[in-house]
Amino acid sequence: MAKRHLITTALPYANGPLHIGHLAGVYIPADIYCRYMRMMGEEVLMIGGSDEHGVPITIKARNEKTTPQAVVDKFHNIIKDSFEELGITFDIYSRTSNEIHHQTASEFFIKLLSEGKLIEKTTMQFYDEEAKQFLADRYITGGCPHCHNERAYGDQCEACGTTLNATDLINPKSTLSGNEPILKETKHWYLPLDQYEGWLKEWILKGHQNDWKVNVYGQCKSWIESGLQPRAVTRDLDWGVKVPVDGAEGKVLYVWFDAPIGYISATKEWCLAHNQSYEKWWKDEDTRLVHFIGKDNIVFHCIIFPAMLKAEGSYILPENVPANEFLNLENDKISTSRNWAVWLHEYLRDFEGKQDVLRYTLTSITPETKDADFTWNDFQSKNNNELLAIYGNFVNRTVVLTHKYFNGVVPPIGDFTAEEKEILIRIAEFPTIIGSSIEKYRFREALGELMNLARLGNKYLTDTEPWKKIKENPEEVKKILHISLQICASLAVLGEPFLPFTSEKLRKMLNMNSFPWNQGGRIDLLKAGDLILQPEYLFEKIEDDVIQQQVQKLLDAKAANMINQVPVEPAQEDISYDEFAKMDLRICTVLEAEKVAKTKKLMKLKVNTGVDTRTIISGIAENYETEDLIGKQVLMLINLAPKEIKGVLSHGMVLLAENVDGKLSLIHPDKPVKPGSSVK
RNA sequence: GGCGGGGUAGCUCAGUUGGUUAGAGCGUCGGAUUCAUAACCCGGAGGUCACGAGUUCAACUCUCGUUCCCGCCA
Repeated sequence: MAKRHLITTALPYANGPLHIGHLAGVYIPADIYCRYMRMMGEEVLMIGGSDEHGVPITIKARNEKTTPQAVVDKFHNIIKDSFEELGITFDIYSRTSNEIHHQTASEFFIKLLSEGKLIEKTTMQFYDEEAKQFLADRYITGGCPHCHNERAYGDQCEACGTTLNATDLINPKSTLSGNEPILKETKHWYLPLDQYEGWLKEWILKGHQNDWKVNVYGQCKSWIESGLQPRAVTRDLDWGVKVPVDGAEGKVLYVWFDAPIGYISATKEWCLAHNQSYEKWWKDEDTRLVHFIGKDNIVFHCIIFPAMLKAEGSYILPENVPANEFLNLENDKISTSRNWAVWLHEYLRDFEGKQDVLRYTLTSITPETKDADFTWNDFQSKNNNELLAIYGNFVNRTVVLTHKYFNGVVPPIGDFTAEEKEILIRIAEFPTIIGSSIEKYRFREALGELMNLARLGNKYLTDTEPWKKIKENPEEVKKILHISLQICASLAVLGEPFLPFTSEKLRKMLNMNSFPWNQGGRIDLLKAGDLILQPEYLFEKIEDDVIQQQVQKLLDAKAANMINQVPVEPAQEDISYDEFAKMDLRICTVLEAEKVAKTKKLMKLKVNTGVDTRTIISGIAENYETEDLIGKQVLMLINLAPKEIKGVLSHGMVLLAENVDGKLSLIHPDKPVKPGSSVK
């Protein structure tokens, strides 16, 4: 094995909080891997951080009338705190808006530039003359040339899904000023990826054919073989790492260029705090670099970033990039903008102290080879039928029996029978079995093996039946519980990477120390005569109503989305002021209200219009109760011709806003006015 | 549209270089048991391995076509 392991995790984009998809694909696997490596006594550095540059953050800031820095500050903190609470053991969780990152990225760029590793190109880009800036594709809207949707973006039409060039749009408009942008020359620097083709073929296609995952290898192969193009490393934007060159005002490093350098800057930051040299981690062949990422990031981490590192010349390259597929939620793609997600910070609030339940569930469905699906029912059943029923129950029955028969003292061990020796041998194999799965990045399998250890324990207890033997053969019961307790101790050791909170609880209950990985599976983790604490449940049952609440939350999100998607009715033809003035709009006070018998919708109201008191019929009974109405000021059209409805002469009409879901809302003046006040 | 990955029991997933009755966990059904949060333990049922064709003595596994899902790129 290498001397040390540098483990990086994809930098979450700081335009939203973390959700279970991020966790299942990247952070939980990486955390298991790093915790395991540390327990193996390896030197490990786990790197994380927020990716805070790029156009979407500037758009979000603009939409929310705040600054990009405020946006990233908010999400960086949410993300960082929720990672910590979930027990993701980053050695450092940094951010790309840090000074040290700007400096590192600038130096990287300058080195490439000064060594002639970048090429300059001048192209035509859209420019907003009023806002005095070049426009990112997302800042341009116009007609889609394919489906003629009027509101396509410069990079994509969301109506038909086609990817576009901003120059394809019909009647392009800047979203900044609303004006038509002009085409203007701009100069940028490019990384000539085509020059690295031969090297990439050698390094990946020949060198990593057998040790990289098929999805990763296949993706790289298709990229390399289809021919690589120079790629712009800078762009016109005012948010990001400034291009450190004279005459490059208003230009920053492209976010894909600066973000992976974030791994390096974060390492530097950690090294400064720990008095180490970062070269040891990034420039020494004895370091293994592994990138944990999702499948959308494969080419960046396997081709582009390595090409950058190669161009720079002094860095090591990733040994492996175990990219995972994606996680769906209740059969639907997770989406930040559609609010279709289980947000980590909300989970931690709704399920306090249940970090390991989420860690367990997500590990058991890690999307290693294909997209996986998270459902709340599954979550409940994994907690109730696996964690609790198998793991928790085994520990509980062992600890309960130890207290019942031996007052909580670890009983002495006697001579082993042949069967017992066999069991002990099997237990001793678990560190290797689980460990080799982890080393192969097969986390589901590894977790399954951990549960097999608990299953073995349950079976052992059931087979040996200490509760029957306690009367006639207490000596044997001592031995049985001794072995069962040692299995519990092994569970605490070997469960640590997966279920760190549970392991800690269990260690306390068993009154035991932490042990390195390879000591798990030993039969002397607890000493005869040691006292263990009272049994405590490691997991508690999750009831249906709790799950139902979470499901309802998602259904609500879906309903809210539907409403947002319904298009607003187009505007009607213009009318003259005279036509408008014919409508006598007034604020009136409701004096009395009663439901009209034999109807669902109708309500009979007596209102003070200022000019008179009159009766009207209104179709609001499904939305308002009589007591909601009495005494309220409402907007009315009082010169609508009278009409008889259900035998009542209704003169006038209460005006209501109708939501797309059909719900009606009364319109009130925002401060009280005299009844009969006109509305113009 | 091009490329990559994937479509295997009700659910979540394994299936190594093609080889006898296609596996696991959960669920379900039956049994046994009571130390345990009705949990544990034993056993059964359940799959034309997306669809169609081909290569082969033999295909979930190889080839071609179709279809659906995801990603990357245009």
